[in-house]
Amino acid sequence: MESYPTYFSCSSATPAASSSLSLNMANSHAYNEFQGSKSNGFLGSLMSEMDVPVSNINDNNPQSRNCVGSGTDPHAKLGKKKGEKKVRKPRYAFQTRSQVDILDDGYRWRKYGQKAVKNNKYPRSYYRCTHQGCNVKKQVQRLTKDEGIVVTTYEGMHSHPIERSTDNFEHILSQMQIYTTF
DNA sequence: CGGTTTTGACCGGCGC
DNA sequence: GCGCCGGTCAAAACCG
Repeated sequence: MESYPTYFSCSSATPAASSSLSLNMANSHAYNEFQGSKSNGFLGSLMSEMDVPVSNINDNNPQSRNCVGSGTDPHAKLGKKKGEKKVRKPRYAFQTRSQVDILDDGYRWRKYGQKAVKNNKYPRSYYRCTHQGCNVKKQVQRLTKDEGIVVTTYEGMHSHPIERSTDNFEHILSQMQIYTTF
């Protein structure tokens, strides 16, 4: 019962999934594969690496989109907790070209914090899903190098239908570049 | 009035 | 052991 099996389709704005389009790209098994990867501050490395491809994004490669789910936890296998299974939380970074930091994906978010990043001039905003039982978190950050680029990092999966029409989101998807470290 | 945003402080983990 | 960094919480302010 891992909520909707609807994964993020990186096709061309899947019009058929508009009704059940969810940002649930969390792959429990995928996490295992990424565990052996470098884990030294996912966000930190992510931003750094992202900075490079950004230049490429400048160009228009609508078919160059890559939807990959990554689950890198710098300290997920501490083995200190007894039966805790909430330690694993894959994250997905989205690089979008938008003037606004707030990308309405159809869900309701409540900002719960804001922190400035060292490598970036703009602060990072932390959002949380207002749905009860839905612990989905979202981070939004604007690149200091390209103010037109907004990086949205989703964490967790929604267990709720979208209350807003995804049509808007699809539109954004058309011009959005999805990036992931893996 | 309720919900949400905002800002500062606090905490845990990691590195040195 | 201390310092740094990222992330989260909390109280107050603000908006509809």
